[in-house]
Amino acid sequence: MAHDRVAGRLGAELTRECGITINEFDVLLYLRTHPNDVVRISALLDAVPLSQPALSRLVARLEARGLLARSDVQDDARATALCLTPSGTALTDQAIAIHASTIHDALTGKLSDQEQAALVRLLSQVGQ
Amino acid sequence: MAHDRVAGRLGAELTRECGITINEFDVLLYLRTHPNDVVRISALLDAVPLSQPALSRLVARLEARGLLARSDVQDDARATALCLTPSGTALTDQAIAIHASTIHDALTGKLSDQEQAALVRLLSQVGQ
DNA sequence: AAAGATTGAAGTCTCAATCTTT
DNA sequence: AAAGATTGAGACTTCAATCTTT
Repeated sequence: MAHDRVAGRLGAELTRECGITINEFDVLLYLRTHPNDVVRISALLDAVPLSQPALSRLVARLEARGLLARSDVQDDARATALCLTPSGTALTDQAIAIHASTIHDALTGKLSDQEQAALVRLLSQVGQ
Repeated sequence: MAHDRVAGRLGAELTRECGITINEFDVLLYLRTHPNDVVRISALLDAVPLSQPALSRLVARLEARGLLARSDVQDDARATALCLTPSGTALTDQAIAIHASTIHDALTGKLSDQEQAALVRLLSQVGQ
């Protein structure tokens, strides 16, 4: 396949195993790791590489599938708060496991443990 | 911006400066670096992370913009050969320069020369 | 007027089906 | 039947415009 860019492979694996795209995963992961925050769509803009309209529609799709729920925000009638439903939490945990093992499979056999650590360190430096 | 994943930034820069997407750049780059080959759409499948239908349409768009030309392949009436036009070559060279400087800007100041070399080596190992 | 979010129009992608040539 | 390529239908994205609330 030509889709063997790393990001492409991660996305394909998630779609096949969990029925979600990489962007949907990013949103679910953000909610999973901020369970006690009031999460607005605008907060997701900093965590997911999408435009506001795309995020709005993505959230609507996840809500329609019963993976997340919306509620009103105290003191600001413009905004909406998002949180995972129980089935959304379960699916996210499953996706996290798949994601981790896909990354592991992609690196194991190609890089030693030391090389993997070095790669992670360099990439996180670039990402700052 | 949330679009600061490296790939996203490269694509945004190319679109802004040259009016081409990252996938279009991949196709142009392939043709630029294989000037004497008979390049079919199916050959591009190994170089660009797209499906055959998407490549077919991408090639049609580039042809409509006058950046590449099609011709018949000797001894096989099913296939089409692709090559850059002069203006396609010029645009590609410009895009290559922009692409290189974008990558350079993204890395300079975050990694030393030695670290950059190490990163390239590790990534190319993963990509095999 | 600005912030938060949604809707409309246009573009590109994938999958499945189709067409032509081998 | 397989190889090379295109067409049709549906999905998701972007930009621009819009709506509501502050």
